Amino acid sequence: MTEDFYQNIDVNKGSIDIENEIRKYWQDNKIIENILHKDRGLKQYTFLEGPPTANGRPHVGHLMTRTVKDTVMRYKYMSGYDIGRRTGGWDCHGLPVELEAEKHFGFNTKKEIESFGIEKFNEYCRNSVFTYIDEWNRIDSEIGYWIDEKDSYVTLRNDYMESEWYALKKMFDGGMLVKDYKIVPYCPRCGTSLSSHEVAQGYKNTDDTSVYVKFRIKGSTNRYLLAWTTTPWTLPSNELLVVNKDFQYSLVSLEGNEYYLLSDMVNSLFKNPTVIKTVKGADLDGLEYEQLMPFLDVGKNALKVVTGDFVTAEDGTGIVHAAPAFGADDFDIAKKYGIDLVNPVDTEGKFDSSVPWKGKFVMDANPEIIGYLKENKLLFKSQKIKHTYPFCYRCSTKLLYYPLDAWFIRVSTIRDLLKKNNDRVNWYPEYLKYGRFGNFLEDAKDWALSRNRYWGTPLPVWKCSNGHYLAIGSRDDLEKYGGSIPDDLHRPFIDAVKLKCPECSESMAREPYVIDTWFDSGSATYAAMHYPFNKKFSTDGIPVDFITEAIDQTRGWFYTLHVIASLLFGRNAYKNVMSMSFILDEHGQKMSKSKGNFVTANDFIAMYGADPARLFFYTGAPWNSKSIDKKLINDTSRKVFGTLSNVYSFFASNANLDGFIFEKLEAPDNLLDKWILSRLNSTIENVRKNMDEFDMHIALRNLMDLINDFSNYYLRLSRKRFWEGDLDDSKRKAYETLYYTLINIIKMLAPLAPFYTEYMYLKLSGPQRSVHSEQYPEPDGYYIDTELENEFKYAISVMELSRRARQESNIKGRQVVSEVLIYSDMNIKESILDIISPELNSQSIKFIKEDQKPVKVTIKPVFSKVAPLLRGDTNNFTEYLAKTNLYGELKTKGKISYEGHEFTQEYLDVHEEPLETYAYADDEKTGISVYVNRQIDENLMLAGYAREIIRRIQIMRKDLDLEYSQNIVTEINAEGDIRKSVERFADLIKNETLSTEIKISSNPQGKIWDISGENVGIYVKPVS
RNA sequence: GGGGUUGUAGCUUAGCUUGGUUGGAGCACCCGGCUGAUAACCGGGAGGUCACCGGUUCAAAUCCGGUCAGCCCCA
Repeated sequence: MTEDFYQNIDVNKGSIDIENEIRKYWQDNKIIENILHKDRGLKQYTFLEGPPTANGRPHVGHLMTRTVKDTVMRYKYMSGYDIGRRTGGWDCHGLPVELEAEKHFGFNTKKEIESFGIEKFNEYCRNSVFTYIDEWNRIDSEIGYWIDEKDSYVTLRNDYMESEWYALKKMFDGGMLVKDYKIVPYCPRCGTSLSSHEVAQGYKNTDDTSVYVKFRIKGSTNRYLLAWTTTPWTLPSNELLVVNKDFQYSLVSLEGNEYYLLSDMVNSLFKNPTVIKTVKGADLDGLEYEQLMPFLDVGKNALKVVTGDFVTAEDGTGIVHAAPAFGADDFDIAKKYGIDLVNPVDTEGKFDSSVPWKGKFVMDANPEIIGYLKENKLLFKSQKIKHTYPFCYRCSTKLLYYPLDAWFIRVSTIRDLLKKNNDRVNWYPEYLKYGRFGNFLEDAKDWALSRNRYWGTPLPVWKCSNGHYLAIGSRDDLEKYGGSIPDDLHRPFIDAVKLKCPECSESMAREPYVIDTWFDSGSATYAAMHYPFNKKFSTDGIPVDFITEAIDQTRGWFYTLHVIASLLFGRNAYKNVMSMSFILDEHGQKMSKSKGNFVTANDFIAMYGADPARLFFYTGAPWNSKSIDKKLINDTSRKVFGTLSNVYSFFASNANLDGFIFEKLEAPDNLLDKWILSRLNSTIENVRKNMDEFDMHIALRNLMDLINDFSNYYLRLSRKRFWEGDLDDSKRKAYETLYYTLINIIKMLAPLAPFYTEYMYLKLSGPQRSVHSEQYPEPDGYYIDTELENEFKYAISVMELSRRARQESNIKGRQVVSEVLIYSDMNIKESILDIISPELNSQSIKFIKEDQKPVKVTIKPVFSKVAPLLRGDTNNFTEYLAKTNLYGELKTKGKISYEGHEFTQEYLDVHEEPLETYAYADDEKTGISVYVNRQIDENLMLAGYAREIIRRIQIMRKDLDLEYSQNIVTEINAEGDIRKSVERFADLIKNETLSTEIKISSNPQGKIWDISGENVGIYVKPVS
């Protein structure tokens, strides 16, 4: 015998073993490189990797984003696109990296960094950003994320930064990059301002002490304005009080003092208040008051009441204390009234010598300031409140709002363009488009770009002593304006480059900032390609086709990409964007390092394997969060891989026996073949549609439904065709259909589960190839027959009804019955019956019409309707109905006549009672009723026993591990009916079990079986 | 406080766009059955105030308004 063409597989082989084997296959045969670098001259589908920073370890969430990216690219590749920009990317700069370095060196202040040396500090940062790069690359390989790592873009490279310089110069020249003095969210620990999207990352609930403070009105001894604040440390810097001109304020007296506050708040702050008068906010405008703490010189326009729209009635007293140095609204209003700011706080967030709390961190000074207020009887009340407040998203220090010089991108001026470009983007899920993202664009803030830090892309702006500014847009520009080009464009080398002012020829020094690292990643569309210096790349490559990251990037990377592309090129950065939700722990809790429920990517794959993990990510929509569910992961993978392995195993063992090797699919003539090919092709159609719409989770469900039908109906009902007879035309077509369906399922599944499908593909189609360079299946309308698919649904329903009817009457499935009657509203082809008839196990199967139902029909009047008409005659009518069979008349005419009255269906209660001799089941959904004749005569009973015996012998054959074609001799020890059955059905038993001989004997080596309560000994022996 | 989103059986979920038989699966549980591919499968049982309240409608899981809870984002 020649070697088997279709190798047998171990159906119990674990995912991880399969994956290791396939990973090695890919490596040995350079499969990945070939596909990644293949230029087939097809239409491009471009992708862009959202760059992680490799100074942290990858976790489960990263596995999911990488799985989705990979699936999309594999699908598009198989669907006839070349994938553009299939490379990784690494985000290298920024505060998080500096923080790691600070921790490493034990620094707490910027002074320490500077005396240590920026060069050495940055050198450490440069290396640390790749701390875990090996682990990242390893998990990419483990999960099957096919991406070109060697060509990854890296934001710290000179080329990358040079492209950003080009962009920044363009913005500077266009007046979009400006320097401004603003109140910005500021981290006193990091010594730098934060942009709005960074601040957005750091809101936390916190407890604070809020104070109600008494501002005495000028010229009075006991009349106060009551103001409320949660930041007592800003009180020394108070310059104005703000009211809303439209609100009502009351003057209330208490214990000899009088207070102005919002009328609505009076009752919550005073018991039994005496209201002296009520005024409008506008009436308080211009009222002067005494300075609360006499430390700072606030100038002459200050210390009065003004009006402002930002005052709300939500909390506080409706009178807002304004410290212009420490609040954006406060700043704006001070500017309006021409008031200079006073700022007693240094850049480390500590008070200077102008107040008594010199050297104290402002937040820590709060209790002492409250103490001061108490001592001086300026405090009305203080209380703890819970509210949310922004913290530094990396070091968790409370942010201050602080006046700083900073460079801004004037994003607020292009809101309309941002919205217009967003109209062109396909969002998944769609609701983000005009929901969260659209709303954010609606009031896009100016982007505070500059950072007073060290490890980042240097701001390419120089300034001379006459106050002229110059932005440079390339390395060459440095020479053009009289400087030199350092080997490394980072600080401190770039700081040493002095330029010559083109306006006044004075020496120019660089503005000492680096830029927000979000500008780095947001520049990936063009900077990763070294645009415009790399002539091979043009702006035609923007927008890219597809990006996806987790939901937090909506206001992060998705936003910065969008803003920068709109500013630079006037277009959107991406055509399709998917936002994914988070993976939660097994209890539905968000994972975090602090809770200790953080699951690394590594551990997750090691536990479940890559393909099961990948399928798990598609068990629901990627944008809905999902909890790690061990059972769900295992069940999904067992259902998919386990079932397919078994189908293959069945196919391989039989095909090898018959010497079948697939060549082509011939036109099917068997109904089962037609049916499964129709199911296959309609599934292909649905899967493609769903994959195209990024509904991979629905595509997976389509596939699982098909796999289920394939295994449990197609194969189960087809088995006999593979076991019996020679490899004739019909049998070959059965093999072809089985093979064809299986390999197309494998191909469809390939983008979702790349390892397992490759494994199966190699078994099915021979070595040296890859399923991942196959064409994705296309639906062929020739095979699709929806009517047939529906008929099969009904046929399956008949099978199930038969089982149910038997069960209710205690007739085993193996017991042959004399008759099964099927009633259906639908037209089921007789030919389908042939297919399911073995399952029905009946000597005769018949379709019947309405009037052939083996039922006793009783018709009763609906008394509430009939009695009013017939009155005294009602009982006679009831009797008449009971005696006479009027069902036919009712069916044909739709009514029954009686004594001059006509009764339609609604006057009558029709009840069908199956005859005693039938077991019955129906399904209202399909309108099918099945009647199984429950009368079992001796012959049927003996035939049933024969089937029982056959099954026992088959089990014994299996236990002996016999070849399918191995002949045996069977000895049976039985009495009574069972013995009679063996005698009468000896030929049947011989045929079914490949027994050359059946002996009645009492061989003691036999196994004793219990058949319907009788002990039956059976002994089988292989013979040659 | 504002915006967004989710809420369906013990668990995972489909259905909601476009209102229309009795809200469908899977897992787990119990009972029964089938099996010469399958630790698979099939039948039955139990398990649902479709988060809650109200409205529109002949009819609401579905549309509208509100409330509550979770999550995300913003202030």
